[in-house]
Parts: sequence; structure tokens; C-alpha cells
Amino acid sequence: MPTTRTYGEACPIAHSLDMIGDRWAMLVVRELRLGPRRFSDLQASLPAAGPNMLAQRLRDLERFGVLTRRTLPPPAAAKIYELTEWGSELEPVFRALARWGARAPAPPAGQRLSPDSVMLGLRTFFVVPTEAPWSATYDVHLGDERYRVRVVDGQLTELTRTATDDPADATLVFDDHMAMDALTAGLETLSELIERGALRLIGDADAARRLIDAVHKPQPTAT
Amino acid sequence: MPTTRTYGEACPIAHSLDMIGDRWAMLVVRELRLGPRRFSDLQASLPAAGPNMLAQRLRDLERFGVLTRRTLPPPAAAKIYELTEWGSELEPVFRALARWGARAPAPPAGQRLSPDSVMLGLRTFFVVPTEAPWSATYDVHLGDERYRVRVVDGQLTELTRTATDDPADATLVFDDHMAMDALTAGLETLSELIERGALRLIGDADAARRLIDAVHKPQPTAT
DNA sequence: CCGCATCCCCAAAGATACTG
DNA sequence: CAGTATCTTTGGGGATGCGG
Repeated sequence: MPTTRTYGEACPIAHSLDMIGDRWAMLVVRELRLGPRRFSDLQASLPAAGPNMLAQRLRDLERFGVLTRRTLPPPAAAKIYELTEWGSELEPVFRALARWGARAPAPPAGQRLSPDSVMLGLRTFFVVPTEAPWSATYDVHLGDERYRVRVVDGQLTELTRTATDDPADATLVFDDHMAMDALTAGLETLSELIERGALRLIGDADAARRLIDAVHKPQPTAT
Repeated sequence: MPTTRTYGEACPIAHSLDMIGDRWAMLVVRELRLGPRRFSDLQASLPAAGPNMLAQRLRDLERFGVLTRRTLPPPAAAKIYELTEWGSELEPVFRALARWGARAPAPPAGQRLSPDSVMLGLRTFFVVPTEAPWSATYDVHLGDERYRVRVVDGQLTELTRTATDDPADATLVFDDHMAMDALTAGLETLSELIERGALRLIGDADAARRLIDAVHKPQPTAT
């Protein structure tokens, strides 16, 4: 009776890890946090995981009920993967993990950081303001990627990849998505970025400022 | 350029997983949530992980700053492992993971569940009451294990393994720790357990009831 | 081109035995 | 008690192939 590959515990933590604890599993789920993706999209986002690994994880996660495989209606008959309702409830786990990891004594340096990850940082480190709540829609351009953000009464209610041309209250255009990361990390200010040309702001500048002010990425702990 | 064993991303989630994403790592940390443990304690709690695995993970986690190895002052010159301040800040991650796993469509059945895990469920599913906050200390006996619980103004401020004989306001004695799990899951009530002799209550019965009433373990989602 | 399946290789995981 | 040493097994990483 060799190892059963599960932890064999009724503990809900162990059970969670049985489902999403395998290597790459959480990162696959992370890639679906901003909306459905195709196999090749996932492969492009996670190049270090081979296609076999990806297929394996997608099968497992589908079996557990974390995501579903769906075929889009014609004419766009593409197969997409998307989180189930229950799978999307991993959000608090990501939030806690990201907040913990951001405070690591030895932060990772000089590594890849995708536009998606930068935008997810917005959701992760967004803090609902106790006073002066506001409402606004935003378009955020990160290089070639475009995102739609919606804040209602100080709550971040929407954050998706988008292709719509609906006008937003404010549009933030970053040529380099790392500039946006520096912004959310508090390493640079909106004004500084605009001055050095890393950010173009269209529309309601005050709304843009409110959004950025609500994001507080913690700094590493002193060792 | 062989595999770097890390995800190679600056994303805080990926970085967290680089540190605590390896197999057994999270469960090792879980074992330290109720206080320091010796190597042999950990091995007894995680028998499926061999001593080599355990030693490896402890080394890794120490290197990352999640836990420290410390030698107790004489005469009890035992080596113990305990979470660092930063390591103990994984608590929200465990909370989120446990809450998610508890709602799994296909819950794990008939598997091991340690007394420690049962007590940790108390912390995980404890909800601070919005009204009528109270304060009390508790002794909880789960088979041979004893735990000290402290609630101050409705906040669960302490939950540790203990050996003290300080009298508590209320003492709950379970011969079988699974009875306590059934209680926190809402499958049985305090009164039922007492009636069938699975629970003996000493001291302030009202305080005991308040504690149990504040624990709400969610049920699996309908599929 | 998209969505995998297959194959090979090596690094972790797992089991067992043993030692300071 | 607190691990290390050794050996076997398994799963991950990488490349390639192949049907739809």
C-alpha cells in the first residue's frame, strides 16, 4: 500500500492542499482570476510549465470542481477554462497569500511580473476606504493589455480583461506595466509617473488619484 | 539552464508558493500554529512524511524565516521549532484555506483528524460576535490533550496547548475529540453531547455555550 | 494553430535503516 | 531524541509528435 498521494487527513487545510497543493495548480487558478482563458493563453502565461503539466492540472482542477471546460458558442468555437463559483471563492486565499508573500524578508528580485499579476495586485492590496467612498469606472492600459476596473461606493466590484470601447471615467495608460507596479507599491507617485512620461492620464484625474490612494502594497519586514 | 525549482516570478503569490508551496511545508507550519514542537512531535503528527522530508522542510522553512530552531535552556535542553513573527502571519492563509476546503463539494470521509486540527477549527471558524461580547477562559480536554482558550471581549485571543492547572471559567472534557468536531460542525448540540455522555462540562455552562455558539463551520456546497 | 499525448530524464518524494 | 544515509519510486520538466 504505497502512498495514496493525498495527505489522508480530514483536516480542511489538508483537503484543500490535496486539491490545489500540487505544483502549478494555484498558478493555473491565478491565471483564471481575471476571466476565462484558452489553453494556449495559459501556456503563454506559464511557459515554464509544459503543456503536459498544464493539461494534467486542468484535468485535476476540473475533476475537483474548481474550474470548468466550456466551448464557446459559434462562431467563436474556442474551448475555454473558467473558474466555477466555488473556485472563485479561492479569492481570500490568494489575497492572504499575496499579502504574506509581499512582506517576505527576502523579496524576489529582477524576475518576471506579468501585466495580469500587476492588475491583480490592485485587487489584492485595495483597501476599502472608511470615509469618502466614491464610484467610478476605469480603463487601465498596461502595454498591449487592457483592463476594466469598476469601483462602486468605494468597493472594487469589477476587474477584468476587456476589449470594450465603452468610455470610462478615467483612463490610465502605462506603456510599461512595471511602472504601474511601482505605483501600487508606493515607490512612485502618480504625478512623478506623469511627469517622466510613464503614464498618460485621460479623463477624471481626481478619480484616478482616489483609486491609487486606496491601494497599499505592504513593504518587506525588516529582518 | 536546468530548472530553477522556483516559479521565477516576482508575483507575491508565486513567491509565497516558492517558500511554502512544497509538499508537506504547509502542514509542518500548521503543526506549529498551537505552539513550539520538537522534531519527534512533528514526526508523530505527520507520520506519512518521513524524517528526511521533515528535516528537509524544517531546514527550508528556517532558511526562509518562517520558523526558528531553538534549544530550550537547561535543564530541559530540548530542541524545538517555533514560528517566527512573520511565520505566524500565515494565519489568514490557513483561515482562508480551511474555510474554502470545508466547503468542498466532495468532502474527505473517514480519514484521520488530530485533536490539534479539531482545536484549530475552533480558531478558524470562530466569528467575533457583533453583539453581546463576553470574556472567559476555557480548558478543553480532547482525549489526553489539553488546551487553553481565552476570549476577551468576544475576541479569541489565545489558543494553545497547555499543561497548567490554573482554573478556567469553564472546562469542556471530551473523551473523543471527534465529538468536539461534530459540535463545531453544528452536527450535534452541547446538550445532546452532554446527555449521551460524550462531554462533561465543569464550571460556567453559559460561557461554554457562548463559545460554541460563536463557531460556525460551513457545510459543503451543493454540487 | 490549438489541445493535448508520448517519451525520456532527472530531481523530489517516500520508505527503511542506521548513527551521534 | 534528533536527525542523517541510502535506496527506490514517482512525479515534474522539457522536447517532440500528432490528430482535429
